[in-house]
Amino acid sequence: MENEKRADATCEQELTAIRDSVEILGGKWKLRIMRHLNNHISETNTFKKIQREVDGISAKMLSKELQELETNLLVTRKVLDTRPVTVKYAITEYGLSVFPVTETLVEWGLNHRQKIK
Amino acid sequence: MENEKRADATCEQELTAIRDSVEILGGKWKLRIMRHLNNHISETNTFKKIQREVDGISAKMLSKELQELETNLLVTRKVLDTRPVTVKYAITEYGLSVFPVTETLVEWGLNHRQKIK
DNA sequence: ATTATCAGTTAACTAAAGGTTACCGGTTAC
DNA sequence: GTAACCGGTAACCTTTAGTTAACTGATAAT
Repeated sequence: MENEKRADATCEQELTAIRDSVEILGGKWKLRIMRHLNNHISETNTFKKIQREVDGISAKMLSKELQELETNLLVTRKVLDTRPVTVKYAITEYGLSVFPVTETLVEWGLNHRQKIK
Repeated sequence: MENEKRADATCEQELTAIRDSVEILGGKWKLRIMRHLNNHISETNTFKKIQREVDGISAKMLSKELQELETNLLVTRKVLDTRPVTVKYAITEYGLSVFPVTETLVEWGLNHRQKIK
């Protein structure tokens, strides 16, 4: 009975945590952007460069998604002193913490393809 | 150069895997339902019982989500010989494989709350 | 002057996810 | 026969996510 109460309480917290995670990392573009930044971590990733290389994303979506990633401390935005002005985006140390998460999603997804077909 | 090609290839597969996972487990209700079935795994979880206990879900959504979980082999559906007819839903052995995934989402989400506030 | 580049923004739209209400067929209790 | 319970379904509506296309302001090259 006590166990059940605690289980229900943590269950709620857990559902909230899952909702948070999906809200912050979900959608069509967020993880694509994060993975791209990570794969090109040694380069200077400007807005236009990211837009060219992340397949099919529009300026509007890229702008919006980068802003959200920034407010969640997953990427940094730095205006460079170039002409014309360029802006450099980079994954943060903390941003690297999403990759263990995506790794399990990748593994489950790959395994599920096998299972279903 | 060859490394880069392989990295890009697996990157695509990985993005597909992530898309699959999010498609199958994502949305407002799927993981809530899975966790509920798992938390009440020793009980007979009928449609109405689940609807009463999964907070706020409508018959339409519950029906739709359970169908999708069933086609993905994550839950089973069994019509019981009662009057009126009841239908019992249960998580499958394979369905248990989602919990390592949700676990990382939970942990990341909980940690992120700490980080942000 | 015109054109081009960069980093966006704005507005108008379409598509997808989810919610609401009413209802169906079958069965049983009153 | 009528009301209630179960497991849904159908039609309609709202909200959210994502797309498209045109535009801005600053700078620089032709």
